[in-house]
Amino acid sequence: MPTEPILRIAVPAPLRHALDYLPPENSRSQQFQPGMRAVVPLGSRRVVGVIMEVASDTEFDATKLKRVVDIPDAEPVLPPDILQLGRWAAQYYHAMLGEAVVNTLPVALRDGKHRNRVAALEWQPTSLGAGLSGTALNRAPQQADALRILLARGAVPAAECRALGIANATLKALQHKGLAISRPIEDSIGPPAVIAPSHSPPALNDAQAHALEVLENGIGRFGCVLLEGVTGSGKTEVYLRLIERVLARQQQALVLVPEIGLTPQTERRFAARFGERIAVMHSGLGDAARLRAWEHGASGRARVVIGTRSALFSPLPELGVIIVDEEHDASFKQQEGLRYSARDLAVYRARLRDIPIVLGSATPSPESIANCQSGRFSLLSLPERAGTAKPPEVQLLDVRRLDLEGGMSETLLQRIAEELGAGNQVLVFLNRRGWAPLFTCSDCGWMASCRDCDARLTVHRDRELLWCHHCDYRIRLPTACPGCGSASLLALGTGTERSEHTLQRRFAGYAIHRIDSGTMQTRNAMEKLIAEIERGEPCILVGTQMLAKGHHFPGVTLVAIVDLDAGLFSADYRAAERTGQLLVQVAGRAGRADRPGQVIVQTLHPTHPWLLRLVHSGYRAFIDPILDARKLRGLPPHAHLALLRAESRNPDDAQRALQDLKQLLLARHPGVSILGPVPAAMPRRAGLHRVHLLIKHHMRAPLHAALDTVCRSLDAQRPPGVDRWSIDVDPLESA
DNA sequence: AGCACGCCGACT
DNA sequence: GTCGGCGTGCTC
Repeated sequence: MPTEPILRIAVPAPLRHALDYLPPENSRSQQFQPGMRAVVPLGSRRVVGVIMEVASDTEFDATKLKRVVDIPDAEPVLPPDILQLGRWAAQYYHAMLGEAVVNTLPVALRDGKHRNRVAALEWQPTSLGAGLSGTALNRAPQQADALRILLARGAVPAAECRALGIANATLKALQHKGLAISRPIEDSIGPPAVIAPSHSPPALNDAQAHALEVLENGIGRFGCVLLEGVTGSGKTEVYLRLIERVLARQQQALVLVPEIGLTPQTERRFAARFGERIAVMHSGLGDAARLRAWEHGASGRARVVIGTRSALFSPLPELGVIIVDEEHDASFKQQEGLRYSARDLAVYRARLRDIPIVLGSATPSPESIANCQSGRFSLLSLPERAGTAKPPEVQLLDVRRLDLEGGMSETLLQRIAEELGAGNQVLVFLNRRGWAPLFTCSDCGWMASCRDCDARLTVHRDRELLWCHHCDYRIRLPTACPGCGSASLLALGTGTERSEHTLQRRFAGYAIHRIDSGTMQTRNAMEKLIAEIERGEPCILVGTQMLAKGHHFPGVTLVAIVDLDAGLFSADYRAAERTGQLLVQVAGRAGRADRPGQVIVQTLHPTHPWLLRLVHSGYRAFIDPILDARKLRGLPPHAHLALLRAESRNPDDAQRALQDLKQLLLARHPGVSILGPVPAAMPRRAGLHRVHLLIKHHMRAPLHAALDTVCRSLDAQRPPGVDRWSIDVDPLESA
């Protein structure tokens, strides 16, 4: 009597390993494959897990194994590369296996219901297979026979292939060589070929053509290219051409974009090129829409998947290239749960699949630049703006001793007036929403603070509120000081709302559009406004970094950066690069069309060394010394960091827990350096006291060994009083 | 994460 | 005498 197989299943519970189960009752004839879902008993409830492995024995007490209740899938829903991606992510980020694997499923598949049966497959020869010379498969007669049959018939259902005695392995081998392809029968209407562009694409300049040539030569094997191109240099056109080539090989493309970078404009541009064969995935999709997009990619119907962070986990059976646009963007790092970097995991996935990956940015991250210098990535540059557009001219405007109105100097306001008078559009950038960041009493010095955070409340005059931007606590705007009863209350500083107010008074005849998360609540609102702006009437856009990403404003000739100074003196070692990136990205919104653009940066520190370097010598000259400083200080990418966070209601509990862990690590891992425990940058948030412990080593392996110790300790004994804790590998935040 | 088991206060 | 508070601990 043959023994039953053991199914190792990742379950949605905080467990670091899969659990072993027996197959369902009466499932003799059923095939079990990794990647299939399984409804299993877990404790007293039923959950949906994913089969990770079909094994022949168990280390667990075999007599106590429970049985799988149901296998709702006839075929795996997750392919091997996604399973491996989840497994690897769980390990690398020291997270729970179930969280990493089960969460890659769209929510609509986490209920264990039987889905409409996956459509039957049929096999087709590819154009490559059709054009193959007669002797090419001499050493693989089985494959040659199979290919002949496919060519004779055009398309053969998988069931019929089996009947004809063609082994599945033979077909898979043909697929691997790019000679044949399988697809759902219902979808075989229309070939998966490239849709002819509806209009002729723009001609490439020399740099673009060269980049494309290099990228094309990289198709078909792993390689990571950093594509550094100033804003407007035509990165997207290079992506589009590369994708066309990949699609022509019957492969799929995955494009990852930042959270706010996935704009209707971007979507339209891809749709214009690839027609209906794109699927878009972003956080705004409902469960049903997300499932549809996911299935389009998984079935091969969609040839190009464009999405934010989580789209990285889309199954794509014929994936041929990954593109990560704006690779420096912080939104690629998930900040809760499985704290993964979609950019870094994308590189891993590309290596798994042996396909090329392109990281694109006008302002590459120091990490990626360092990877180019060490030879792990290769670098391609697009130094010039495509077409006739000239780069914007950046000018620092010293506002010391000047009166500011709504944050803006008279000089700046006059420049705005000139541009409007000339029929142009103006963009005013200010990275702070609300009316003012501070609300204080001029008689007693009282200042409005959040009840639950160590943060000041922001004044919002339009809604008559004091509002905490960190926890959502809000109260009515007081008319008298809660401390002394005085009416001498002052709103200090400037946010977008106040600047908008000033601009409205000053430029009454012109449209002023405020663009921040307060006014642009829906995708639709933004889209409508963009359409309005694209009409080209002179107007002013005033807003936060929402303005800095994704959107092109061809009519804007002047970009005014009202206040960047906060970023100049931050304790965070990444503040400089973030500020530099923001400046370059915002500046890139101007002068995109034939009209030259100008950027004015107001500052109280016109002699600040790296600000000067950035403005006069450009981003690369600015970033090189930042990398040098990182090396000197032993910071990433020359060392590797992990951040342990603990949060507790009582400040001492988190502190003590991390102090204990520190002692443990000092004893067991003398090689790692440990900083802290120190209070987080904002020590109290939403009522919890947050403490950090930073662990550092110049090698990854010893760091991960130390983190294993941390996990074992925490798994064995949860420190008392700690409400939440997390391990963040390669954190963006640090001490 | 859920959910059960477990050991101490005010209720039909 | 029970209903129920959420502290601790496990899930193949």
